[in-house]
Amino acid sequence: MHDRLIAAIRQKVNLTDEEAATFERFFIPRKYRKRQYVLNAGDKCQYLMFVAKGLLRSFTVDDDGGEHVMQFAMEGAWITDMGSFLSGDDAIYNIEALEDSELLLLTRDGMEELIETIANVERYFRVLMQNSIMALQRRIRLTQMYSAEEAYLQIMELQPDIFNRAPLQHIASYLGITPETLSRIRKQVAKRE
Amino acid sequence: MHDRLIAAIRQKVNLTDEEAATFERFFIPRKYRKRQYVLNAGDKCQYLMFVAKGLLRSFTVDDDGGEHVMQFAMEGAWITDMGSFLSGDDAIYNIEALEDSELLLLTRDGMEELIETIANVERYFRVLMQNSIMALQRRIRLTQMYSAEEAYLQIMELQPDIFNRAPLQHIASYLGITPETLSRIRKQVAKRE
DNA sequence: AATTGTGCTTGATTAACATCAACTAATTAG
DNA sequence: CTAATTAGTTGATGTTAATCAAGCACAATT
Repeated sequence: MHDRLIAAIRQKVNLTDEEAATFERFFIPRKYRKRQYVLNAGDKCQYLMFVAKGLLRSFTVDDDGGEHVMQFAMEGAWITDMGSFLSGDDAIYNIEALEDSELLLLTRDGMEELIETIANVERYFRVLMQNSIMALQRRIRLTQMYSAEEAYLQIMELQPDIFNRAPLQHIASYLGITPETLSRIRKQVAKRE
Repeated sequence: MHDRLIAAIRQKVNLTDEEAATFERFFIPRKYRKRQYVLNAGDKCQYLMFVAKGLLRSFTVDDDGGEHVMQFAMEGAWITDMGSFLSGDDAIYNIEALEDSELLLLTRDGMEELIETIANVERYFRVLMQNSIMALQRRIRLTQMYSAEEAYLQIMELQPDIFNRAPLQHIASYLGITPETLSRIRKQVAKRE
């Protein structure tokens, strides 16, 4: 279960076998069933989480009960409520397993200690953050520049691995449109083969 | 001109006076006139830039010539095309001075060397990236959850310092709406005092 | 001070998307 | 295996924001 984690780290920075072994020890493996909540908004988010297996979503709930998906995370991705994890604020996001999932949890203290202990870890996390920024900017441009249909076609082309697994209602929420609109878009697209 | 930079760093991590002096030396001061382009899309973005004075915007231009603002950066903020700066890709963003501005430029090599030289610098940049991620997520929620009018009211309330200085056309672009729509929204809001 | 442009506004019309309601298909629980 | 939920679709209608076109106001340029 930790193999995927070590592989992901080594894609970005070097780790000796000894360091890799140390690294692993900081992570708590945990399994979640489909539909199980990993984090409830209002709680403190105690972990930075690596997805070893499965698919999750993070989302907010507005005053009218409407859900708004911020992120999908599948194998190899990280997920957390960053504000809560880093600053100890109440979480604003819920995190739910959309499939049976296996996570590796890192606590704040664990992260600090890891950074102190292994030279390349801080670098790894900085690179991770940078990539995350570019992905978020890409997402902003998606809805800022394109119509709902164009945005849908783009995500399906660029990240089919995630969006072919996610339920349509959550994809609609991610795009900021209603399930009805997404359904009509898909019909249009299908009609044009 | 460097004082503001050192103050910004020391808000997040500790620096000895000696380190601060070393730190400063890595930055190239440069002035830009209002309307001057700091970066053209298609070029390589050579610098991570700290705004000592002034106001800038980064934006993309689509196939129809439409502009889409990604970021405003005022005093104390950083701005760059991250993909281009870090990976050496062609820049996708243009960066333009909206006021006469003073910037402090850090090259990629400079950044690497700084990180090697001063212990807390990597940590500073990691924290900076984390805050940037939270800001980008906040922005995604803004347009995902709220109508154009609600989004406008929110940014004016939460970041009046920036949005009272930026031209309305660019605020509209930032929100993903047309200048006409923003004009009508402002009229509505004004009518209700 | 006159001129040219640019930024912002206003009105009329159109297009995109939301909402509400009813229905069908697919999952899940008993 | 069947009933009960939940997810997705479809249609009719309403709302929001985009587009097109014209005008005004302010700034920059001469």
